[in-house]
Amino acid sequence: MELHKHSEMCDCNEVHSDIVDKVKEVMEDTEVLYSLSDFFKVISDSTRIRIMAALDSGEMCVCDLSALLEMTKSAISHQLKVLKDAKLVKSRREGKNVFYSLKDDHVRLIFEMGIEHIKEID
Amino acid sequence: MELHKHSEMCDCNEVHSDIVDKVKEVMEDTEVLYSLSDFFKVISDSTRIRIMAALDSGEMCVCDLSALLEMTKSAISHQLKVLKDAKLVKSRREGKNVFYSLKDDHVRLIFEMGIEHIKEID
DNA sequence: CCAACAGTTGAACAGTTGTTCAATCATTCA
DNA sequence: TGAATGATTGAACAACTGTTCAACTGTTGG
Repeated sequence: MELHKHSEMCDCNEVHSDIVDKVKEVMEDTEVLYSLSDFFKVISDSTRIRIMAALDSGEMCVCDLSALLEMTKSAISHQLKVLKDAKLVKSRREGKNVFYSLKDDHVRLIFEMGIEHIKEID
Repeated sequence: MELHKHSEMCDCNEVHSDIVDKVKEVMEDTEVLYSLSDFFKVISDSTRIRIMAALDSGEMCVCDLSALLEMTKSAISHQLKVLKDAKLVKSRREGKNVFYSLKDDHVRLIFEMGIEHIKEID
């Protein structure tokens, strides 16, 4: 996943060091924020988000997703792997087909909140 | 923002066309999903997410954010512009300083859900 | 006015990411 | 067994993205 490196340079004069110190204490831990950005990165790709929206109706095999989203099986499969590594989907083989489905309802809520958000801003 | 293009190729044989057709009807509109992925893309960068986490405590100027996150004012300013374009933060000038603050509480909820999610998965 | 400081901007560069292509694995069935 | 189909994988390429750098604007105070 991402490297999360940045130079430690700062070309400023700390105008309000009292505020900075206070925020430093209260602010969510950096590592948690890195994990959070990694998580959002997974669901911020349009192909992956469309896969998840499709699987919201129920399990589907790679071939079906390929037909539905009009993309190659390879492209779909690559993204399914990303989603699986992030534990957002699970798979089940049935003969030649591999059926994928959403792993938890938690993400459904985040989706709904996201949609609600983009529909509210002007 | 993103281009959201993809070839319309599909190298499969539509194994379950009944399912595909049904999902096609029920599934969230593609344009909405594109907007959603664009929104998640904005909050999926670690710098931007740390800026938002900082502003969660209250308004801060570019210089303070620069000191807090140990990054150049330029880098911070670039990301603040992205956040402002996405209507996630607003700004207010006071003398030489420009103070930024979160624009709505909606995003706070999405954050909390995200954190809850990453803390739940194994 | 001009020096100093806060912030912004655009170009350039490096790092990352998604799709394609070709090769491969897995399973079924004739 | 071997042909056919579903799915996966790795390398390569193009597109995108974040930081840096340098130049710039805006504001204050001497």
